[in-house]
Amino acid sequence: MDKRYQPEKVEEKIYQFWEKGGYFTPKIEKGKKPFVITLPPPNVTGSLHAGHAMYVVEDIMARYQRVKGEPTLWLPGFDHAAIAVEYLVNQELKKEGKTKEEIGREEFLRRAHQFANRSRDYIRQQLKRLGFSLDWSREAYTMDEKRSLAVKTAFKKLYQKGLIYKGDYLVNWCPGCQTVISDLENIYEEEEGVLYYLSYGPITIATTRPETIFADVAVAVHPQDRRYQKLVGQKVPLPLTDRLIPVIADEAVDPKFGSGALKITPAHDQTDFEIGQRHHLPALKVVDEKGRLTNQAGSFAGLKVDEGRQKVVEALRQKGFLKKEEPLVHQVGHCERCGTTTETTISKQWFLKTKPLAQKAINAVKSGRVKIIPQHFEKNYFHWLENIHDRGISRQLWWGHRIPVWYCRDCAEIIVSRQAPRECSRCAGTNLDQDPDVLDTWFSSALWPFATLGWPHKTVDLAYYYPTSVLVTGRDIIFFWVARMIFSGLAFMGEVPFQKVFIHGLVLDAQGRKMSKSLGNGVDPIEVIESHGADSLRFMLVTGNTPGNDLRFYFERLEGARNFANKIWNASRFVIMNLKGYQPGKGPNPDHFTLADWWILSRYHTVIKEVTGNLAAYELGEAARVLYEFIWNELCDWYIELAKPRLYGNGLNVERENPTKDTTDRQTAQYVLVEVLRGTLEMFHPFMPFITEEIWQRLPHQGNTIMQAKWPVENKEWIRPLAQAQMEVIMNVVKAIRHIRSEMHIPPGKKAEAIIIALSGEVAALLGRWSFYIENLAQCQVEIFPEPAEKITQAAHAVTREAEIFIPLKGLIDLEKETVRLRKELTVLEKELAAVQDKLKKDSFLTKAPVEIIAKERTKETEFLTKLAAVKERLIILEGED
RNA sequence: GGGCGGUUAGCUCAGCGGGAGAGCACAUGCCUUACAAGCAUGGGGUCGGCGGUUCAAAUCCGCCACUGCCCA
Repeated sequence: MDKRYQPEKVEEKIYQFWEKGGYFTPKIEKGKKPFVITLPPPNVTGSLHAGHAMYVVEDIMARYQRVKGEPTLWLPGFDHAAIAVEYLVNQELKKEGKTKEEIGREEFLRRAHQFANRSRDYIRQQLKRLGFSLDWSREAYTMDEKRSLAVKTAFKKLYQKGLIYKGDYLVNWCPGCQTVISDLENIYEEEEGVLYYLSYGPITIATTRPETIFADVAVAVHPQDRRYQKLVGQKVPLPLTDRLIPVIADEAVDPKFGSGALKITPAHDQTDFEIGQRHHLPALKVVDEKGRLTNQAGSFAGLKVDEGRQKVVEALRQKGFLKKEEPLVHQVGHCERCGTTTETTISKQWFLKTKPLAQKAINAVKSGRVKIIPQHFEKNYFHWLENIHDRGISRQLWWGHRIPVWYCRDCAEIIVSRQAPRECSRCAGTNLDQDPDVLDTWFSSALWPFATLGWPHKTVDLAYYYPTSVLVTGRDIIFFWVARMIFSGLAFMGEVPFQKVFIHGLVLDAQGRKMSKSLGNGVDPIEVIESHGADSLRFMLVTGNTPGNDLRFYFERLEGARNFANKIWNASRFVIMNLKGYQPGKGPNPDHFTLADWWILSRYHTVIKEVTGNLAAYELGEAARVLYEFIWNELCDWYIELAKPRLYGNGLNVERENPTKDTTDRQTAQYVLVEVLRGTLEMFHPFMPFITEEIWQRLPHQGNTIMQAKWPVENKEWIRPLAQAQMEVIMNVVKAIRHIRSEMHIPPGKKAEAIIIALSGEVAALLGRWSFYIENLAQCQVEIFPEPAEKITQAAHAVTREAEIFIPLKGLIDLEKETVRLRKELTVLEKELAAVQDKLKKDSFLTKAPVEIIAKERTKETEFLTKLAAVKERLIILEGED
């Protein structure tokens, strides 16, 4: 075996082995409830960044359930990401000096498919490199035939239920992408703008958008605003035009902002739109699809918005309408994709009525049919659904699911159909035009949990695997996914799409910023895998992180994870190198177990209990941490060290009370090592699948793959509190001696002499029985006494809970230094003792606290008293020396 | 403006009612036949502030401060 773990040598080979073995594809077992996760499909926009690697949470859950014996399906897939891909393809075309209109819809779609396929190939590769146990035989794609059918079916059903309609509403328009975008794609950023005060006859209004005055239809003031009350109902002149517009009163106006009078432009502002509806005002459009002023702007028509604003302000200034200008920092919407300043504008679009759907989705969570983890995210969910408004579902794009609606040119009939109709269903005419727009991506994504299983067909998969078990997603995307999937699941399947929603935090860069393409701070997981291995990346992501909290991507932490992988590798290497003579079939004889054996087995079974409990509670990070500590701090630091003499020895069973010369001890140690290591690797496998498989294959094992090994089961009989307590006594003595050695600069190679005064006969017996542990781990010669035999002066001193230790160092002891050290210890002990005694003095504590707590405090008191007495005595002796 | 988090060692974060923890960084000593991607030892914290509940508060409650995110 290599001296270091080299992930690049094993990862690819192992993934292929798993794929070939078909281990990712579950078998349908009637009567067993399957565990199912559908991968929230990544966008086919190029590649995944490290944030997507949080999918590892799903892999851990899937691998865990699989070895627990549940039929487990983790279903992969991809999202076609309409607007994002369209934008990227347009960028490609731009480089070639072409536009999509020039090449036409068909060619454009060909290129988009090509782009999407390239992305899919790369992302699929990334997912595999991460070790994900996805069932590739069921790979889905929102644009494939099956999912397209699902989309058309869903549209038709909703249309027939009257939940889809076409209408004129305000939308966010991106003049760059030339399409409507959703609220979530419209990113508000602070910008420095100017607040212009303009006089509309007797009244002064304040606005940041003077170029839209041509679309003004009123001036609104607050009904309680005394300054303007007498003007309400009158008409005022609109600057630069010959129009008169009314002054109206509406509660929505903030009298404290600007002049307290608001110009009303219903076609270009949400508040204005609502005010306009309340007062039955018309909506005039002054900005067109390309972000230019319309004919409504008279002589300014055709100018871009920014330029138009300059010119209009100039004109207003010259004609004396401009009263005042103030700098103002305000929120301006930008397209998430291309960064263009978005326009709020009125537009004819398809909409989905969401209220009736939303109510059911709220109930599903309230009734507990869907459980959100961590629970506090429920509030977000409810808030969003309770304030939901009808969502636009059409997009002015070419890439995506084309709206399955045809218009008859002859009789104006609207035909909604899953296939292209041959003729009009009313007039039988054949002059049919399909709606040119496509559906927003969320429309297909919302169907994901059942469309991936074959819906609308009644497939075997759908019957067996739906509803799925868990949806795992980042907290930023909760509305995109959770709410829409839940109401779609209820609407089309009559059942919630998943029983649990597990929300994890985001992966941020080292400065705490979200990873994004525009910032260029994204990290490609493949780069990380190539430098540190997939297991390290996985481990880093899952530890140091609690459900729902964000996590910063630190290179140092990645190194720590890699070092840990190397630690596992080397511990295993040690075990494997010492397997000579191992007898697999033969169980151990517990009579031959040493204290260390009982101790590590006890700890091992405790760890099984803890890790299993953590995983059941979705505390993945905690489970990984427990395993980390067990492997490194117990198995490696103590047990392996203690096993060495037994393995290296020449066959002499040094640890028996009556040593004999045979290989029993060697075999017992081998048995325990293999048992504990293999079981620990099996528990660790969901977190670090590659390295655990590689080692497992080299250890004595049964079966083909660790992926199918049985999850270790806790056996209470192996949990031995006494062995653990005894081992602790010994470890404390070892640590105390090491401490002295280090403080006194005793060279590591030099054997020291340790005189140990046990504080009870029991302890004396224990230390005597296992003294070679101490001699071995602390490099010393041990002598044990039940009580001080003589005064030892030229010696360093330490005291543990159960024993006093002297290391004689003739002439090497700096008495003064030693005195100072002891005085310091004395102060600490006095403080601790005082705290405990204060508690024990209080009646309220003694009467109200639970008995175990009181007993614990009493034990502490005894311990501190003993130590204190020892230290004090030691000081007297030392000071008497001078 | 509304909602949700966070504030614990120099840094990144666990812990969330009963003796303040980890990793990294730092200091000292070690190439000890699994591992220098390592081993041993050590220094370092009024657990953001102020009140309250409790026998007991980093942990529960309230207010405040700072900070991040989401929605308007």
